[in-house]
Amino acid sequence: MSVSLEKIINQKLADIFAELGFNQNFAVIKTSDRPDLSDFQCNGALALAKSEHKNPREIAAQIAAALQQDADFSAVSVDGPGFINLKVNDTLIASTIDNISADERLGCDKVAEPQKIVLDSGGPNVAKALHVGHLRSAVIGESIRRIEKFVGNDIVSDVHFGDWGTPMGMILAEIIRQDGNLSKTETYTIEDISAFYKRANIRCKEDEDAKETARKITAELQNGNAEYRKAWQHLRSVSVAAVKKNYEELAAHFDLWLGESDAHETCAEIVNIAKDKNVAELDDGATIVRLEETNKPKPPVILVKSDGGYSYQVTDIATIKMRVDDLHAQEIIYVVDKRQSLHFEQVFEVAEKLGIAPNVKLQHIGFGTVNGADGKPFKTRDGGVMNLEDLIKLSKDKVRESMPEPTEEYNAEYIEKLVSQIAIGAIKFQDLKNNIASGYIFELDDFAKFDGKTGPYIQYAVARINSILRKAGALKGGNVVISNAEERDLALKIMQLNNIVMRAHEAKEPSIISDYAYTLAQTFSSFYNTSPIMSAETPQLAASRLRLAALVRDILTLLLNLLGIEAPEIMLKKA
RNA sequence: GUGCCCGUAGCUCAAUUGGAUAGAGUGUUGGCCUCCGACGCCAAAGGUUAUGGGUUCGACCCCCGUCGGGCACGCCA
Repeated sequence: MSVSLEKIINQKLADIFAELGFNQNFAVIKTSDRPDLSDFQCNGALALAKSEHKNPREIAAQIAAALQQDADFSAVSVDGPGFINLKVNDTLIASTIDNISADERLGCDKVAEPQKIVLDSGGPNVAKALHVGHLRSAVIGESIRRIEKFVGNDIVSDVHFGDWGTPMGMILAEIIRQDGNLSKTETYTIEDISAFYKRANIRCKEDEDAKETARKITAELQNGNAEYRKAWQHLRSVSVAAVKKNYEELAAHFDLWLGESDAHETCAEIVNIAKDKNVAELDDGATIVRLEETNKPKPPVILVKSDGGYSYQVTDIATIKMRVDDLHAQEIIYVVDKRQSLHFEQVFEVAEKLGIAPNVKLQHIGFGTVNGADGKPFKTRDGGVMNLEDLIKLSKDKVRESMPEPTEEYNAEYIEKLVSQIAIGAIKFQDLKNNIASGYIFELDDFAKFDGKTGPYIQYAVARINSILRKAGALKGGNVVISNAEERDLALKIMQLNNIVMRAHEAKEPSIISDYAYTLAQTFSSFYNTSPIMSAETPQLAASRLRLAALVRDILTLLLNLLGIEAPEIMLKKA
């Protein structure tokens, strides 16, 4: 038997609908929009009105009449145009909570048919420090990875390193310009390489010849020039090491550290397939694929540039083929800036034309940009982009200010660990509380406060429950009883967990999780404020409330984990 | 020029995909620490959902127009 009350009620409804001859697709409840009237509502009668050619209230009344026979409901009513409102018996609520509490997955389902998913997030580049733009991709990607894993899918994340484009030639050209050759390359650090790249970037913007040289070197590198390859190998490994450090701090995990360069061989295959299938043509010296322009103009996809180098489009197409052939992907998810949406439309369409990913679900989860106060992509005061590392440091500094002096019990190391957990939690929650698709205004000041709808608020709720549980000592949680409105509200809120996780999974939308985590913590705080736990009227009530508190703690910890945020055991604050 | 996205409380964002009285945070005002952690709780004020029409039992959501904003449009990735 399922631990989900929602499913139990849906089954009851389905039986009634079947008996009355109604379409069972509409036999579903949802959390009530009117908590003053009901716990759950069913809108099925309204949806049925059209096909049944009947007054929705009449249909609702028939269904309600059957529901009223069921002792599990304390109240059934038809309101408004035909809403069926249900109130559930307190004893049923209490036993449901006991079941959830006893379940190791806290009542959460797994998907019926697990899929092999490849997740493409990250997207860092050689020689470029991670900046705020990389934050969203890493943070959202990590959360989606954890959610999919939790619901039972087999998900593999790939950082998809940008290591094969013209910037490679630009850096090599710049090194040659300074040193005369590439002999010193292997002594260069990540800082040196970034500096070379910055100079090269400026030069290539101003000087068409420099750009041409860079393109030539890139093409030769791609075609196997041994000297270039050797130097490039160093640039890549140094960059990977630097970026790994950043991602580790954010707790963003990647199973694979492949890059564009790994798709090089397959690019040639793609070009051949395109030629075989007669979808490629030569245009201005470039090999391109034209796309159907049904309702909107679509630029062609360039496979091979006129200089002989592969475009990033063919690289992405080849990468799809590899992920399907080698990793057996059934689904590929790209967590990439939404400004790339046309690119992915094109790439997916070519993949379809070439038949390299049959029955594979390809989807681009495009996220909005992190913006400054002016609504444009976030820049530092001097006009540059803000480094991720600097951002993390700023947040940590703010948190550290609020910490007490180290003591014997909590030494400096302990406090620093806490600072990191809270600062990273604040940054990540700030990002994940917004819908993926919408950008958000980034306020540095938001890191000065940890009140309201923030990561630390939820961390605090967890720490406070931990504190209660420590004080409870030998006292153990016991069967849940509902004795007041706050307990009832909390119990109903807890029962939404499974639904929330499944919705977040289906929509690939972590903000559904973050929003719920916040309201659950909030509901708990109200409960906490009105319902004493240790000094409850009876031992039974104390045991019940202790179980509720422990369950909320476990759920919040799970939710934070799905968001990629740590839940510290305790929180400290300056006296 | 063409296409895509957006416009909701002073500010930053929601609204379970067409359902009831559009909700949170922040800011403002006022209450609550002798009591399990006040990074907390309770309350008040704040809205013609840019605008004009349409579709239907019912629209922030779907369709058309207008105004305003963002983004993308072949050899950067």
